[in-house]
This record gives sequence, structure tokens and C-alpha cells, in this order.
Amino acid sequence: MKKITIKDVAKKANVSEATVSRVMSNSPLISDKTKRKVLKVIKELDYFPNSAAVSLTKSSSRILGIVIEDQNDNPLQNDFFTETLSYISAYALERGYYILYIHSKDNEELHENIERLIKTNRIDGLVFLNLVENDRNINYLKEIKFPYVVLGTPKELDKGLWVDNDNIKATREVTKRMIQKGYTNFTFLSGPTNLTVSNYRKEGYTIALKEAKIKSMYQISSDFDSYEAYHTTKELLMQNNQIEVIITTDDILAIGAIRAIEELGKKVEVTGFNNSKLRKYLKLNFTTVDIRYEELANKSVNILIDNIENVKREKNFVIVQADIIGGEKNGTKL
Amino acid sequence: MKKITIKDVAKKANVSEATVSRVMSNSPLISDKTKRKVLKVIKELDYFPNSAAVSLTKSSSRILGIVIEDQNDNPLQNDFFTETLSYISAYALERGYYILYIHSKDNEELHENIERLIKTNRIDGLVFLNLVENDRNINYLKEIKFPYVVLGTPKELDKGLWVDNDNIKATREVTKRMIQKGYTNFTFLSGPTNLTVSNYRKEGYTIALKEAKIKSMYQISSDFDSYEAYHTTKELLMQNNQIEVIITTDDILAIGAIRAIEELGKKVEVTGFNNSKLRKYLKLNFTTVDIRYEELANKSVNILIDNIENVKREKNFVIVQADIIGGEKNGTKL
DNA sequence: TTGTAGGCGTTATCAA
DNA sequence: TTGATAACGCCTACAA
Repeated sequence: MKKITIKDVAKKANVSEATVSRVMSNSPLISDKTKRKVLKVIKELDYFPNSAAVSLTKSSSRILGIVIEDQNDNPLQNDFFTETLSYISAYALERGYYILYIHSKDNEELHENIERLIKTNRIDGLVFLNLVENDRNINYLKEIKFPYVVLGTPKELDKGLWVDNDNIKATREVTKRMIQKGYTNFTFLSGPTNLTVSNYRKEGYTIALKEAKIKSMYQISSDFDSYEAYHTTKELLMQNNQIEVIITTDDILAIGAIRAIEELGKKVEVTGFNNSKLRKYLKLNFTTVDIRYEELANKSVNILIDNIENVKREKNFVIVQADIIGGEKNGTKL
Repeated sequence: MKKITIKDVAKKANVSEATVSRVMSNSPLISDKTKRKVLKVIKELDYFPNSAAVSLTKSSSRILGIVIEDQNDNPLQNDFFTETLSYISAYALERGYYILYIHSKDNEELHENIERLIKTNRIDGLVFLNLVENDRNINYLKEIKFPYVVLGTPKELDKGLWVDNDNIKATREVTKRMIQKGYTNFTFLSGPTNLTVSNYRKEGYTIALKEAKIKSMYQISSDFDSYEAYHTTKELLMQNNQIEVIITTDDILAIGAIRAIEELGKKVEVTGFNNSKLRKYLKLNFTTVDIRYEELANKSVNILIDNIENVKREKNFVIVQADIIGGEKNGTKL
């Protein structure tokens, strides 16, 4: 199986290599006649240009790296990753880019990988699937001005490309819904407090309560761990009989909380975040927020590629709408 | 940020480009002195060879494609994919290969993708994460003799590279364990019957029963869908009071079955397969099989790369040991 | 042990 | 509208 090169095509079509190249890149400086002729030969020989040669001359690989930090054994994260990954890959492909998977348990190794990938010209840009505060890699990319996009809201809103939901707004809406149901005793169950997203969601919660002039509110936090959420909730509820609603920052926390509530035979409403498959899978129907994975993926890929290809944009970020769903019957298992 | 090339290094080190190249590739035909000198300059200039140029001369990209077929909304699949993906990526990296993520909802598109990736020389080999019977892509690869490995047991055992557990043996062992517990009324709850793996597991089950001269056995099947498994099991149990054990081919089926059993207040033991995170997550403790993801990943990457690099091997496959775990207390939720 | 030079498969510049 | 030809950055005979 000898590889067909541009030379073979040129010879068979009786034109120069340059002409074939022009046909491939859809150049306008070509007569229709020769174009057709060359295209025919390309079809016949089933010619595909060697990507290494193209990369070499264009100094662009048309590959995006996607960085996955460790998942911490959280099954919801897995949903998030596989979903986002496949959407990102699909939208990247639409613009002619492929996805290189970058993952490492070890942070130092991850950094070296990214560095090598960039320096060897293997990738044109990077997508970060989870935003860590003051991430070393992000700082590095900023420094060397390498194109990247982050799924999440960074500290400095005007720096770097990012795509995210409006977490404040979404949590505020969720909380408002609960207020409208007539509840007045709220508790906020947060995920890891070192994640920016936790703080944004807390802010939304706080605003909604303030607007409604509701005072009573407890705040507890937990890792993204349903088991811990279960224990934390249980303790809380045993100490406090008034609580009517627990607003959480993640379905996984909500699920843990619900288990505690059921066990204590209490009537407390819970809200989640992220519209996880696990929630659907367990047939739980608490209120949650659908963050529109597909749109997040779409927007991040496109803002990144625009940046790579020097397509001008007004803003360096995109806010994706989120939808509040569920909540008709709370915690009803099938 | 101008890119450093081999030329820059050569100039600064006062040697030819060839010498630098030799140092990079650790060639023996080099004096220690110049080697050290060149290495020093490489460090100083922070030189990394352009991968496109290397690919072009070596006609090898050092990239492996990993093919993910559609996940069908099964949360366990997600676990499997993210786990395997990250292990595969780690082991590939150890041998200097990167992972390109290949996924498409549309089968035709997937095929075109694979074809283009190969013809443009972007990938050196392919890993298939789920084996479909008579897969079009696999047939294509066989035809053009392109290196690939499959995680699963193919129909023709002597064709192509593959890595899998011994499913027959594992299911046979699981069934034997149940027999040793004194049960005599068995049912087999299978996943999709068009998957080879379902049939292998069924065979293991059948053998174990035959060996123990146990006759009574029912067989039902279901999609990889806990909800369907739940209904199927419920129906079965309502018609039949004797059943003591249900052997399933997947944790997700086991979980569905357990829910049905609990609902009916029956005492039926269930076994699963795959040691899913969901099982741990739900704190269920039915007997299941740990298929050793990491080893599966490791072996498949290495058998594939050996093939790519013409490293001779005795066999075209690797069987990975599986471990039976759990089962002390069945279905006990926390 | 080292250097020279041709080649890998394209693209892009400059002539024609 | 087309064709030569010099890059792109590296590797590898072949010579020295």
C-alpha cells in the first residue's frame, strides 16, 4: 500500500504539484477545466495530503489538546467529561480540528506534557475542562501567549478565553423558586470552597435570600462526595428542626442530602446542580440546573479556534444560558 | 517567541545539524565530549524537535487513535471509558505516544474519520474500546493491514490484536461461588445478546451449572438498562417463587434486579460484573467481577505499539485476570 | 566520530 | 492561469 502523494496526482493529471495544491486548498486562481480534471484524479487515486507535511509548511497541526484534571472518583465528573469531550470533539471536527487527550494524575507530569506538546508544535490550542484557582498551567499559557479556553469563570474576567454559565443567576433563580413555594428556612450546602464555582453559587443564593429579606440561613460545606454530604446533612438536621430547604451546588451533594433526609423521615426539599445522569438514573426528581453541556462545548471550541485563526471577537468570554428543571415531586424514587 | 530549531542548536554548539540529530536520538556514534556540549546547548535553548518534521521523515506520527462508540446513556459505560482512557493515555505516553480521541454519533461519519486519519498519516494505530460484532471499521483495518487492538474477544481469535478477560472463566467462577453457598435455583440475566461478551458470560454460567448438575435455570435478557432489568426481574419473581440467585452480566443489571427484589421484599442473591463505581457509590455489596481496567489498558497499548514497532510477539492477544469480589452482605445500602 | 546533502510531502513566492 | 523552486525542520546515507 504505497502512499499516494501530491506528485502522483500531478503526474497523472498532467499538471504541476502547485496546481494540485491549489485545487486542494480551493484556490480561486484556477480554471474550472483543470480544477475538474485534477479533482477527478484525486478521486481516482484516493489522494489525501500528508498532514505532517502540511503541518510543517503551515506550522499548525490542527489539533487541540483537551486537559482533564483528576476526577477524584466522582461518578458525576465522569458524565461531565464524557459528554463534554464528545461534544467538543464533534464541534472541533466541524472546523477541521482533532482532539488530543491530555491527562495525568501527577500535576508536574501534566505540566511537562503540556509544555512539550506546545514546544514540539503538536497542538494549536488547549481546552481546560476544570478550572483550578491560580492554575500553574494557565499562568504558563498566559505568559507564552498560547491559545487556550477554560470551561469556567476565572478570577480575572478580562484575561484569557472562558465559557461558563451564569452561576450566580442560576442559583439565585433556584433559590427564588423555593422562596416562592413559601419556604423561609434555608440552608446552603456547598461543594469545595476553593472552587470558584462554589463561591459564585453561594453568592446567588445569598442574593436571593437578601432580596426576599429572609434571614435564617445556615451554611455547610462538603467535598464533592455524596457520602460526606449525607453525614453533614444528617448532623445538621438532627440539631435543627426548622430547616425546610437545602440548596446544594451539585447533584451529588443533593443525592447525599436526600438520603439523609429520607433516613430521618423528614420533609426537607433539596435542590441540586448540573442535571446529572445519576439523578435521572436514580429517578430522583429534585430541582436542578441543566447547564447545557452541548452549548458549553460548542462555544468554547469556537471561541478558541477563532482565537487561533485570528478571527476577531468582541468579547473574550461566552455566558451560556442554564435551565432550571425538575422539582415537581421531590426525591421520589421509582 | 521564535521557535528554536535544530539549526539554532547546531550553530550555537558549533556542530552540524546531523550531530544534533544524533544526540537527540541517542545515537552511539558520538563522542562523549560533543554529546555533552550539544546537550548543554539543547538545555540552554530549550530545544524541542518539531514533531511535524519528525513525522515527515519517519512517516510516523506517534499518535494512537482511540475509538469510542456511542455510550447509550449508560452511566457505567462512562466509568469504563474515562478509566480506560486515562490508563491508556498514561501507558501510551510511557512509550512516547499520544492519544487522539475519535468519536462520532454517526457510524458513517466515524468511518470516514478513521479513514481520513489513516490516509493523512495522522495516526499510527487504533484502539477500539467496545467491540461490535462484524464491525465495519475493523474489517476495513484488516483489509488495509493497519495496526489496531480491540478491548474484547473477537469472533476469529487468531485475527487481529485483542485484549480481554476470560469471561467464561470469570462467570463460571461467580456461579460456582453461588453453588457453593448451597443455592440450586438459578436465573441468568443477560445484557444485549448481540454482544459477544454476553454470550461468553452465559457460557460460563451454563458450564458451572452443568458441572454441578443443576438443572433449573431461567434465562432472561435485557438491554444494559437498569430500569429494564428492574422490570424484567420483577415480572420473573412474581411468577416464580423458587429463584434464589440471579447471575447478571453487568452491575447495572444487578442494581436494577436488586431494586426489584427489595421492592418485593424477597430474598434473592444477585451477582454483577465490572465492579462499577456506581455499585460502590450506592454502597451495594453484591458479588461482582473486577476486570482490572488498568491492566487491560496496559496490555492493549503495549501489544499495539509492539505491533506498530515490529516487536515480535508470540500471541496476538492477551488474557487479563479478573477478580471476584464482594458478596459478603448482599444489597446492603448504607 | 563528524559533516554534507538529498529527501520526506506540502505550500507559497515569483516568473512566465 | 500555470509551473519552477525554495522553503518548512528533521533524518540518514554516504563521504570524509
